[in-house]
Amino acid sequence: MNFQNRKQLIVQTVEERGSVDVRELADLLRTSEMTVRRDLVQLASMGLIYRTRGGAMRVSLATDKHTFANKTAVNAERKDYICRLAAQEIQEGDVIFMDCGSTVFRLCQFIRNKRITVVTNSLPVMAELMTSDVSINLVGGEVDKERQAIHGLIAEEHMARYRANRAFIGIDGISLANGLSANSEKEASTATTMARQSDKVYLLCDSSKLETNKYLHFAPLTMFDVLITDQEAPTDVVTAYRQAGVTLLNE
Amino acid sequence: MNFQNRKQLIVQTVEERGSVDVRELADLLRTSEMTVRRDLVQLASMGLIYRTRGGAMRVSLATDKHTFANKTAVNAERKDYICRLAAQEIQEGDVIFMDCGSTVFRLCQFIRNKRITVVTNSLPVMAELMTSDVSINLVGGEVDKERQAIHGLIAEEHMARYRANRAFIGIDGISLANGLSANSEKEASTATTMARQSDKVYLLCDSSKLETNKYLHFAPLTMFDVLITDQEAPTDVVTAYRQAGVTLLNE
DNA sequence: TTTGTTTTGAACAAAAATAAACAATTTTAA
DNA sequence: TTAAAATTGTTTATTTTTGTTCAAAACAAA
Repeated sequence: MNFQNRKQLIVQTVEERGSVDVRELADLLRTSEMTVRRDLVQLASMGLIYRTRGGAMRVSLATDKHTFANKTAVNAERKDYICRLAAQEIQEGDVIFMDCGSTVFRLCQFIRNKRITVVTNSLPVMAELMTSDVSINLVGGEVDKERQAIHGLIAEEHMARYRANRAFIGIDGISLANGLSANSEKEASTATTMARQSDKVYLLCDSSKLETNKYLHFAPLTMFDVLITDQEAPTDVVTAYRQAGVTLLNE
Repeated sequence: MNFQNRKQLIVQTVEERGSVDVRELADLLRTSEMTVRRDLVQLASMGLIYRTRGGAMRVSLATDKHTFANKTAVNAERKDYICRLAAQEIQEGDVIFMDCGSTVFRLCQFIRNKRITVVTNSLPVMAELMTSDVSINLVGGEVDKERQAIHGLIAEEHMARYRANRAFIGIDGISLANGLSANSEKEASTATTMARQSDKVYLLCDSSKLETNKYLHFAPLTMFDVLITDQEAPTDVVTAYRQAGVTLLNE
């Protein structure tokens, strides 16, 4: 088996599978890992594949997907439950805001095939929806590398130019006594702006965050219209919220 | 068995099997490996087969159809050469515009460790610089999924709010007679805006694009300050550009 | 931050393929 | 038939490719 033959197999495998690692290829080609590496270097320089650490992937996938998609899976089930409820609220033709929380990110998978416009400041959301039917409007401004989002003055101004049917906002903490709280000023101010520009505001908040307070209190409970949470929310808390006039959705 | 007979069998075998090695052919033809090699050299020079180390393969398999699929990698060496020159122009503390061309994208690798601010409408550029020392300002607006970039009215307005030291713009075509041309209106209008908002405008243009004209002519040669190209630009073309008053950099 | 793990690329040894040189064979043409 | 020319096979030197080992780099986790 010479380079040309291996080249064919490698490119083909990468195309089919999206990504492969060096060991797999070494097995498949019955050759050493060093040889595979040398091949990958060459193929990457030809632009036929995208070299990654430990293997290679399809060029088309390399640019966005993997760069952002590796996001937290903490409480994934609860979050998915919440997002399924949230997705049901969305109508064809809607313009919606999505902020940069990890809960809101999971909403992407449920709206892939909807004909809607998403305005977002979240890079993972943008990357995820690149390959969907959704049309995306990305908020411009300073890129916050740590949060993988756009924040700041210009971002606020950008959002202020749009009016949306709905806003979906992830929140770090909420309590009846103190209202909404966040871990950073940036997220708080993005949330406020999105809320102001939307007809209906949905708070996505898994039950572990109910009745918790974070560093910055930034808005009263009146800022939003619907609080969506999961079934594991304690009954007494749910009752208390409803009695306080909150529209709470968890089934 | 003479050459004519062997030739037939070899070509036929290669066509059927896709690829063969010297030993197989030597067995098949009941001749020595040396003779097979001599035959292969001849057949390859006639273009009937593609010679590989250890054997031969069908020409159609070796002449790669994917090679031109990935735009980023076409003329990669030239583009890197250009970008190395471009990077030398950048000073610490600069604010620079980078547009969404494939040439400009390759500038990323040369500026990773500079303390500068990049304003861009290109999602690949943004993704690439996420893990660098560069601070990024992303242009906001409608996401063009095909081009992986942000274009449109809002994007223009966003860019108009910034003033940069330099703009690096990839161009699809340039000619002394007709000036700058592009393959799409969107790219043309982004380029124009970036140029207007910068003190110094650099055009990155590999030599294969010199003296070519694309679909849309959108600006005269006066729009930019420096044209950066590679060493393979024909001497007479370089001379002509310089005589026309263009500042051309290619070494 | 430091630690531990994985991946990588350089250096060198081993193997494979090739080309060169020359001898042996076949073909060609007088 | 015979000598020159062309082709083929064998041996040997050279080049290219591959595999192994190991230190350094990159990454992830604590």
